[in-house]
Amino acid sequence: MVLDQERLYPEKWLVRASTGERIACEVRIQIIAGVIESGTVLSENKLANDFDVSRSPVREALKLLASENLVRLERMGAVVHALTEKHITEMYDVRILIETFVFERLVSQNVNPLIKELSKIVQMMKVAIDYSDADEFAHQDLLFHETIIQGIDHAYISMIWKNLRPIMESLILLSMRQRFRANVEDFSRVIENHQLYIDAINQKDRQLMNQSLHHNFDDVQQTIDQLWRTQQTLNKGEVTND
Amino acid sequence: MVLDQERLYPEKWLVRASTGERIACEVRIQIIAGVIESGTVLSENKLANDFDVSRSPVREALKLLASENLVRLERMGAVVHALTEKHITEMYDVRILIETFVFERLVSQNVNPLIKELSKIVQMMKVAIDYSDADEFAHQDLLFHETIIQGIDHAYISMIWKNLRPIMESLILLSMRQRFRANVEDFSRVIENHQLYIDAINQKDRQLMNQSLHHNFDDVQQTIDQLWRTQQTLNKGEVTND
DNA sequence: GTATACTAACTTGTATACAAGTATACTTGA
DNA sequence: TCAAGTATACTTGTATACAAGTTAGTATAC
Repeated sequence: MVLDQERLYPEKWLVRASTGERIACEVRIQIIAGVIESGTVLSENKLANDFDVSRSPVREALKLLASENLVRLERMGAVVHALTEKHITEMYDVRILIETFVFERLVSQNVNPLIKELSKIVQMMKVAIDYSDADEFAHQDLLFHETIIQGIDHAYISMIWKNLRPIMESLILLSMRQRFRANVEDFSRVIENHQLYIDAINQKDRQLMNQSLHHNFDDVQQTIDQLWRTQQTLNKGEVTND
Repeated sequence: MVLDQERLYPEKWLVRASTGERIACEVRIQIIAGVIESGTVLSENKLANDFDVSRSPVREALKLLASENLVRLERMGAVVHALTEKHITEMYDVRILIETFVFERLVSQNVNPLIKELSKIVQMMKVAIDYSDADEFAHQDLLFHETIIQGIDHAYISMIWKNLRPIMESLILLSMRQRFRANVEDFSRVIENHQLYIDAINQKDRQLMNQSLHHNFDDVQQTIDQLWRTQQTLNKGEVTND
């Protein structure tokens, strides 16, 4: 069931997006938030109706979501595959894998411009905290890791990130929104950890990098767990199956 | 320019494919083979005409190719980005990355069923050599690595493979065809190397794994280089730009 | 009551139509 | 000859139409 009266994805992130991308973003975040339950069968016509568009952009959206493993395109509709904790762990496997790879490459190049860019982003994150802007914080957080990855010029590492990015985005977005409501105080820890990243890259210190990578992972993993529980509690009251 | 009178992609691999996938496969291999030159602008209408279909499946195909970084979708057409040697090196970076990851996981599980499956595939490869079936050999080669990767149950490692697979397929296919024409004798080395893979997994020997991984890489890299030179020489005589 | 066959309402895949925007080439003016 | 403006022929994005196939439900025959 698509709750189109209550959009979860920030409108302002969609300024340059096509109709298909908009739909993909909204359906994606609703799947990840658990609003659309696992096992739900989405049909092109139904989605087209819900979003008041034709099947063409819906089709595009479903293809996108399928490439992200969020739905499986079958003969009669797209079956929703919600993220499990196993999936999230696996996503972070990949993130650690590629960020470690990127770090190894960064070690043998001039990282000064990158460090400067990353510092800027951390400052932005601080401002986002000050103004309690969860969405902006999530955006900067994502941008931070993206900037590191783009720090080396590597087409296929970029490709992996490009595929991971949308899900990460929704995940971080939802998690940050909840965190801003629940426990704002531990954002200092997030900032600290990002600073640790920067230090690791700047000092080209493998151990420090590993440490901050896993730190970050544990941190997010914990939040995700919380998100999961909250979401599931919420949904029990909210979701009325067709 | 699309030479549709001379299809490079094996028809029999397309039995279950949609029109869009067919077009993607054919255009992909023509880009990788250098038949469609880098910088060429492909328009949906033109491709639809060439393949005698409507724009819908062509659109689907172009989206696919864009996700593989083979074309870049711009306002006025899809610009072809041929593979450079750098790209191919980077692809093998990723392959080594994920296959190493997979190996580490395999170490802590029962690999007997996998070993059996891999042995079967190597036998198939031998038969393919005996009957000089380059396409079948390429297919089995690809299947070999795919089987290893599917040996661990990991959604996002699978995702990476799914994204890499089409390009690898074309690359290996072209390279094997040429190799069958030029130097059939060194296929025994390829077989040997695959046997080495199996041994490494079976004995859970990290060093052996690393060795065979890089062996395989060097081997293919070398072939690719040859392919490149041949293809470029060929194209100089063949390609007549509109 | 049960099983089988048929109908009707869905599904996707592909083709076509239409709208909005862009680049190029030609025409017209000086 | 050169410049500027307009017209035309492209491009993509979205909507709609049509065809082929699947599923489910109902009605009918036994």
